[in-house]
Parts: sequence; structure tokens; C-alpha cells
Amino acid sequence: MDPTPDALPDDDLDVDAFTTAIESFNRFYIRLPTLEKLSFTTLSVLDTLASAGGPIRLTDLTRTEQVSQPGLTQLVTRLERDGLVERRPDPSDGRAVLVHLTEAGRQVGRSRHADRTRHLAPLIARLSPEQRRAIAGALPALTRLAELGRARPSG
Amino acid sequence: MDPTPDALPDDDLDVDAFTTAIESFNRFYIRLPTLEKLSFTTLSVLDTLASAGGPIRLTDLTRTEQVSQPGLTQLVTRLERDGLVERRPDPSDGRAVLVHLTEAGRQVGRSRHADRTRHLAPLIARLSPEQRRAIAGALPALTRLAELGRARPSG
DNA sequence: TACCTTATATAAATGCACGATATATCCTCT
DNA sequence: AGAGGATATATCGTGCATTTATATAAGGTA
Repeated sequence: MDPTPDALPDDDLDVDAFTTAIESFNRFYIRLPTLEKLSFTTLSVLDTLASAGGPIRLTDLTRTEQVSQPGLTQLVTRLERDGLVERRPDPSDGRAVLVHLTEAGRQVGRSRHADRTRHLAPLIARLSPEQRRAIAGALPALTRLAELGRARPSG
Repeated sequence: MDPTPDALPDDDLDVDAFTTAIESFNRFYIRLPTLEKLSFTTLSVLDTLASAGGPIRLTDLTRTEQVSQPGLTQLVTRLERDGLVERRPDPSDGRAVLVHLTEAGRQVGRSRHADRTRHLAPLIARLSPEQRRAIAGALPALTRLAELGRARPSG
């Protein structure tokens, strides 16, 4: 079977092992108990708006989120009803709508971040110092990987 | 303000920074294009069954998945219709149903794993050798963290 | 203006989730 | 053994979210 191929030098990264580790981590991470009762798509839209740092046109959101355009229109309507986003006209295009995150909407992301940190902290405390250092050392690379992934989203 | 507290020695792990990095990575990772058209909950159940390595009772699935029991019954019915799981009686309890993953169901997880690996490989190739080593060095700690998290799931 | 394209909204149908409840089996106590 | 209660799953009816198809409105071009 040869489950641990030693063709790779052990200081290099086995992509398959990386995927496995991420899948394992996310299996736990995704199930972190959460306070808000918002759907996956809803949270994804709020997250996209927050990380974009500015308003996004409805049509552009249909590309990053995997929802149909009518579905997104209704989702934005619900979010607007709940005060998490605002629709504003696009000054440069009378047809378009710019979806703005409100302060309350931004707060959702922040509180989820705080919540995750609160749950992760005691677990991280139980790691060895070497393990904590190992993770700390990988953070810049993980962040870089995410940047690379977002740079060319469809390839 | 003080956004970068230097109270921590820089070889230790800032939990907040960790959460931020994971969120950033997952924002990209979650959106990796995927072939299957299965819902989030569906995939979660298949994943749980695969990582359990054996059949699970319907009621036990309602605990790991965040779905009501009737919802899970219907979900399993759909999965069974699609040939991804099988219902079998529990020999030790006539009321219970054991949900077994079929080979086709197992294949869903495998193909998703392969798909992710395929998408990640070219991005990882663009990291520096040091960055790859840093990630490789963090994988055991990440896996351990997931184990710790699964061990005491409710806080 | 007439026409085509793009951006968003509305409508009808479907699907997936839930709560309440029914049915079958297990367990315990007498 | 048999009654009563608890547990496991299934069914029914309802509500919300999402989809496809289509409508409305604005931009762009001849």
C-alpha cells in the first residue's frame, strides 16, 4: 500500500496531506456553536461585503456567491429588512444597486470572529508550545495562499 | 487602538490572528468550484459518515448535524434514493436504523478531496519553499486542534 | 426613435427544513 | 408475562428560501 510515500523530502509540503488536514480542521471549525441564526448564504454575503471593504453591486455578488440573481435580490431584501445592509443607487449607473453593509451588518461578522476566537482559545491553550509556534509560523503562508486563491478565482 | 499588541512574544500564537487567518483562508477555500450539486447539510452528513468509518444511527446523526430528526429522516431518504447511503436495521435495537455509506457515497467525499487538492496544488506551488515548510510544520498541530475540538464538542 | 443589452425586480413552482404527532420497539417493575 | 413509560424513526402539514421564466427600467448605439 505504501501510505506514506517518502519520495518527498519531509520538509516539503504534501498537498494531499494539507487538504486532509484542512478538511479535518474544518469539520470541527464549521460546527463551532454560533449564536446568530442566519443561513449559510446570508453569512457568506455579509462576509463578502465586509472583506470587500465597500459596497458591491448586486450582480457582482451573484458571481462570488453561488445564488441566482433573483435569489440574491430576495436575500438582500431580507437583509435590508433586518437592517444588516442598505440598498443605494449607483451614481454611475441608474440601473444598478449598490449593496452597503450597515454598522449592524458589520457587527455580525465581528461578533462571529470574537465567538470563534473565544472557542478556539482554550483548545489552543492545550497545544504544546512547539505546536503553537508551528501554527503561528504558518499563518503568513496561509494568508498568502488565500490571496493567491482570490486573485485568480476561476482557474 | 494598538492593533498589533506586542505584549506577546512573537514566537507564540495570537489566537485572534489565528482566527483571522483561518477566516481568510476559508473565505477562499469554501468557494473552491465544485462539481456536485449537493446541499451543505447533505455533504456534511456524507462527510460525517465517511470520517466515522462505519454506520451511524439516525439519532446520533441528529446530534452532530444541526438538523431536526424529521429533517434528517427526509435527508437520508433522499440520499438513499440517490444511492449514496443505505438504511439497515440495527441488530441490537429493533427501533434503530443504521445509516451506511455506500461506495458511491464514499466516492463523493473522495472526489471532493481530489478536487480540492487539484485546485490547491498550483497555488501551493507558488509559495516559497519556506512558506511550504511552515505550512507542513503546522499540519500536525492543526490536526491535533481538530481532535481536541471534536473531543469536547459542546464547550 | 428604434433596438439590443444589462441590471434589478416580480411571480409561480419546487425543495428543504421544522414542529407536532403517529407507530414500533425497548426496558423496567411488579 | 404484561402494563407503562421511554426511545427511535416515520409521516403530515406548514413556512421559508431558492430556482426558472419573465417583466420593468436604464444604458448604449445607430
